[in-house]
Amino acid sequence: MPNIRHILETRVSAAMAAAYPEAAGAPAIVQASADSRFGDYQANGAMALAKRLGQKPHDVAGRVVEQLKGDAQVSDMADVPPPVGPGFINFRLRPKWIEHRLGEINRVKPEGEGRPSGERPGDEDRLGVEPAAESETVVVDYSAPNLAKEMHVGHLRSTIIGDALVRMLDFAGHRPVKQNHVGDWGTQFGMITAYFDSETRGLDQRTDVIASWQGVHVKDFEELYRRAKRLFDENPKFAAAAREYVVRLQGGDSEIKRRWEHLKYNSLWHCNQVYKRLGVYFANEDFRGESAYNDVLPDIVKTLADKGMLTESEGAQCVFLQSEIRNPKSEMPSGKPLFANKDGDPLPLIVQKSDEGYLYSTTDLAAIAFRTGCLPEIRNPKSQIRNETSPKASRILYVVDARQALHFQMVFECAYQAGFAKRGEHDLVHVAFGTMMDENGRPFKTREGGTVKLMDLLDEAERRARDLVDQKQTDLSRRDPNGPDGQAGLSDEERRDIARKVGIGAVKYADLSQNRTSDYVFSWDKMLSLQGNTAPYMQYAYARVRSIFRKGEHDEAETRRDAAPIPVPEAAEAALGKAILQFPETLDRALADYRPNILAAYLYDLAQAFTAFYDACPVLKSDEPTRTHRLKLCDLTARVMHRGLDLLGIETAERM
RNA sequence: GUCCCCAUAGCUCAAUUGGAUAGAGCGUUGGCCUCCGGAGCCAAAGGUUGGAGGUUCGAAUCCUCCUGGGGACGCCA
Repeated sequence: MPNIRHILETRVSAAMAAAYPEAAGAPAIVQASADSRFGDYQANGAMALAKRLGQKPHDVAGRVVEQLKGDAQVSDMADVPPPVGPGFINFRLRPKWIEHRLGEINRVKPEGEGRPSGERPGDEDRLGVEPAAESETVVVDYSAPNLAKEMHVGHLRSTIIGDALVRMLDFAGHRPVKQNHVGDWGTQFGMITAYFDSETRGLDQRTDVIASWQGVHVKDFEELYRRAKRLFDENPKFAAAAREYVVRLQGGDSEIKRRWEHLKYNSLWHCNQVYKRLGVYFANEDFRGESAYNDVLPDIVKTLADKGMLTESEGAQCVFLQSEIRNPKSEMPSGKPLFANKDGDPLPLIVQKSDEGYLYSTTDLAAIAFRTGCLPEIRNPKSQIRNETSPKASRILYVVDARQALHFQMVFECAYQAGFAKRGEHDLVHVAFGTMMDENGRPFKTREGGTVKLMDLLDEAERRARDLVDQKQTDLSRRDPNGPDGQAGLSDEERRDIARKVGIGAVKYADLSQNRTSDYVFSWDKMLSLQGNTAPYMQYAYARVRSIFRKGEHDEAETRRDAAPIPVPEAAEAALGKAILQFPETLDRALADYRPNILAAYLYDLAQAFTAFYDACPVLKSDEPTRTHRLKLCDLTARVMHRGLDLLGIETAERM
């Protein structure tokens, strides 16, 4: 069964069309009520419709409500009072319906029983989430570290947000295709290989440290990169040499390529260590870096040239994007520049430098062509990417820093105009996020002003979380030496595991619970606080629910077998029940704007609804059948929390 | 200079294609432990949503202007 919001949206929309045939297709605009006095859901579409029709909003809403009275599905589900205010249509869910629906989602299909198509094995506990009616292939381009450097905080947001979106898309029944577009190509590698070369090394006076190419490790590359970068900026002769190396690398020089592969191998190994700790998984085929597109870059430029989009400017090959809106008289492009530079002149998208090297614009265009499957102009039969299977995505998400907004605007526009993607068929989306700041509002750096390494950050997260866990365990054993659920205290190994889950979870949740578009203030104290919308609070709430089952010696598998209605007579029970039923529509809403914080906010509300329920309604101490009903509510709460946190990439612990 | 993003309670943040009385946490004040994990619950105070206009039955949200902050803007990614 579709989610509540979706059912009401469909039914009200149909009622509007029936009452006003000329308004077919008008949206019902159903949402959960802002104020519970008016009901559980509200439809605002009648007011918008009235405006269109030039009629009184209240009258339009009245006719729609009349129409809804004949709708058995709606009347079975909710009470629909006459419209109020300017034309709000309110819905109050019927307790019977809530209880019935809770029972339905409570039941977990046993192994072997047929599952609806779209579900995968192990996915049988859907908690009311229907697999998407139209499953889409969605490329998610995220993380994308620069392989010349160690992973640092700059990679954190993209990695965490991208991973959460992949998990959410997957559970919602889409086909996410991970793409880690690692920076394994371009000027930076020219710099490093040039720096290392005997001919150019003499340009730097500090040649002592890096003695040999063999056995060089990522940290050394980091040092190598720093020195090369400094020399690159200071010494034009070296800069010229470095650019020459890029061209040689891109041209397939075997010796340079050998060095490049060595560097790449070491770097990827390091990245995978970080990903492992973060609980972010990339299979080998998910790494498709810039270099993968190298062979087809000339074809990309050729295609642009063939379409008349290319202009040479100061020796570089540029695309000056113009509005595609045609002048009806001349049928020529309007010629209006879409982008301008600081002098007001048209702003180019440079696809080939004056030294013939390519840039990330070119690579991004090639990646789009590969991902959409629009590779008709790719001529090079030996190219790596030509021989790989395109995911043929209908959507491509770029989880990238907001500062690159202009770049993506230009690349997307260029891709559409050149036919690497088709408007209406391929949706190119920049899922932008803000900068990570310290508590003084400055970009997040070490005390010395350097970039914070991800490994160090995660170490500190776990160390701080361990202090929390130890503190809690001390408090608990002081209160009750036998443990709150009749079990002994946690072993060192258990504590370490919990500290890992809490520490990593705190770092991730702090990021995901915030609107991604704004800059984000990184604060250890806030993210590890046990109060408020934090990972430790959520994990604690979960552990607390789970402790009920241990203490009650209750086997939840037993109560998951039946779909009997779950009565919710108390106000706190009903509120919790409704919150549980809103999980599916929340996932929809979070995915509609690629905003994990919507899911996080929901989980926090759910946790609060649970504690209110738990405060007001005894569970283990109540008599049957209430005891079983309440245990089922506890179990459902735990399952939604567990699943919801999992969709955010956050682990839970049974005890903490 | 042009363009983009942002400005909400003392602080950190929410607010579902424009919806009803703008909500949480922290902090502040006051209640609740014979009660299943008090890392809790209940309540109070705290707002001209940066400012001024405009559109609308209805604006934190859309438009215009202004102020303040951040960012991007030709051969780095």
